[in-house]
Amino acid sequence: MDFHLKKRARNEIKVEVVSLETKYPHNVMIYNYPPIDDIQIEEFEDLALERLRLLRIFDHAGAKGLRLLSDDWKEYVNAELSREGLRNYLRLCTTSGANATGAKHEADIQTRRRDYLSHFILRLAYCRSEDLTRWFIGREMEYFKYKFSALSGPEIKQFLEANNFHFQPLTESQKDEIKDGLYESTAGQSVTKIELLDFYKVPFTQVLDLVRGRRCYLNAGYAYVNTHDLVSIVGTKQQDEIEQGLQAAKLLIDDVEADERIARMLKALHTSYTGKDYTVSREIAVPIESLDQLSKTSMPLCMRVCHEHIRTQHHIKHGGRMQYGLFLKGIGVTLEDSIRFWRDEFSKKMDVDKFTRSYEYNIHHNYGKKGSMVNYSPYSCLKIIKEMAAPGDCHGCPYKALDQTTLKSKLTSYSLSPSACEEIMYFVSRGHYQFACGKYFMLTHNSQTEVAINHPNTYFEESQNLMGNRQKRNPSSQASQAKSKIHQNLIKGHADRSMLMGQDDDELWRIAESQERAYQSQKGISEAFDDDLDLTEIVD
RNA sequence: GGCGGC
DNA sequence: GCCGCCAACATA
Ligand code: SF4
Repeated sequence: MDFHLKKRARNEIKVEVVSLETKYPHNVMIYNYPPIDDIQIEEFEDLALERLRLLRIFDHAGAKGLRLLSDDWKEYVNAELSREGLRNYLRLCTTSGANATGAKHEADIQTRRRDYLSHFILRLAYCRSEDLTRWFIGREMEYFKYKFSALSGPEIKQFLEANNFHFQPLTESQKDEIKDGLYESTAGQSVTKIELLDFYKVPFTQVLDLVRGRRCYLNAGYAYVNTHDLVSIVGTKQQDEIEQGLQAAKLLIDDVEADERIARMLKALHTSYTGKDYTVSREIAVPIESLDQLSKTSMPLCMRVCHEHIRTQHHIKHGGRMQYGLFLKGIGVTLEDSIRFWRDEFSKKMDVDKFTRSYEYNIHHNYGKKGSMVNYSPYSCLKIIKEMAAPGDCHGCPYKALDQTTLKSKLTSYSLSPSACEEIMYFVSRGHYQFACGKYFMLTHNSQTEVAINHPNTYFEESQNLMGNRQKRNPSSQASQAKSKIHQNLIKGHADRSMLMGQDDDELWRIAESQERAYQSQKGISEAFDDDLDLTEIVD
């Protein structure tokens, strides 16, 4: 795997198609020879992301429970491929027989090249941990099988020759000679199907699994397998190749990462989720000690309710754990803090290792540290509102889930004036929950400007901005210093002079007011949360 | 909470 | 009973 990376732009960008055709002779290729192309760093990165988008599609298809290569599966995958702008790969997967024998379109050859290179690039990113390689191999094999399954008879033949598989399809007369054997011993195919299928004569040692399962006809040391079984033979070859490649890549990784840019890219790759990514908050880590504060000043009602529920009940049902847990991640609570937070609360009602056993994995998973390593974004309002309130415990969006009288009393208990309540209830009664939420925001921040809420984390950030924790695009060293200072003051519940430097007047007002309110509301917190705990049976 | 494995 | 794995998706 030696890529020669050239930062210098090349004059002859366009490589000759003729040579490419011979280099990448087939839509489906065994990834056995590491490419020795010169490649620019931009393309390197581009290819990496492209491959990632490709493999994620197979990932999602599997996750939806669609059976590999079933019609539903294909329909989904094809749709996603074109939606993701990967139509060229779609062609590799579906273009077969009919037009394959004639002249190839140049674009297809280029795609083969991208296919080949991008695979090897991703090896570098996915060789570094068990979890990653397992995922990578799984998706690659699904992709491979899809491509292979689309091949026509002649193409399969061509593929086998190109890759030194010495199998040939039986001629009609050969097939005729052993047709009784085939009918009798070929698993999973009807007689009429067998008439149509191509069969291959292979040394039985290559298909021991089929032989052992008595799934194919066996004669004189040769097994006779149909096209479908061929996928598994060829596939294991491909898989071996990839597995070995990953091992090899692991050894070469330091070499490749000598370039700082490459190193950073490769390490970040599996986290750099394609499309928009709001999964990692840009903020300075939010300490869990400040959550009580924040729940009162900056969290939307749905999250505030969750938080208080957890603090008083020391437990919350699954839906709430997802909703609030992801939200916390979104506002900048670190994984470690998050675990600490849940553990501290939950362990008041259950022993600690019971907690560890049943909840810790999920928290890791939500942070993208387990399994497929997907870093999930926090729930949006739509999602939360759609979720119907579970009878037992958590609530989705309080404006929707709570009935009007309990909602109103909840609001007044949060010290909102009766008239303020009415303003909110107006929207609630019309089913405009997000407007109600926006109204709540205005009232609690005494802001004049209308705000449309469609994501709890937006609500939070909006609130933080208004309170003086404004984030800078480029966190210069002094800006972030100022911010962390504000941060600490927020924890203590009041502002000091230095944090107000450089703000204009009405911002000062707003800050002063909201800080004051935060301070006031904090005073009640300790006794409010200090309840006598009742040990009711925990049911998730 | 669902699915899956022993 | 133990365990692993999943879900999501706003924003300027
Ligand atoms: S509107 Fe959105 S943010 Fe506001 S409470 Fe409902 S779900 Fe939470």
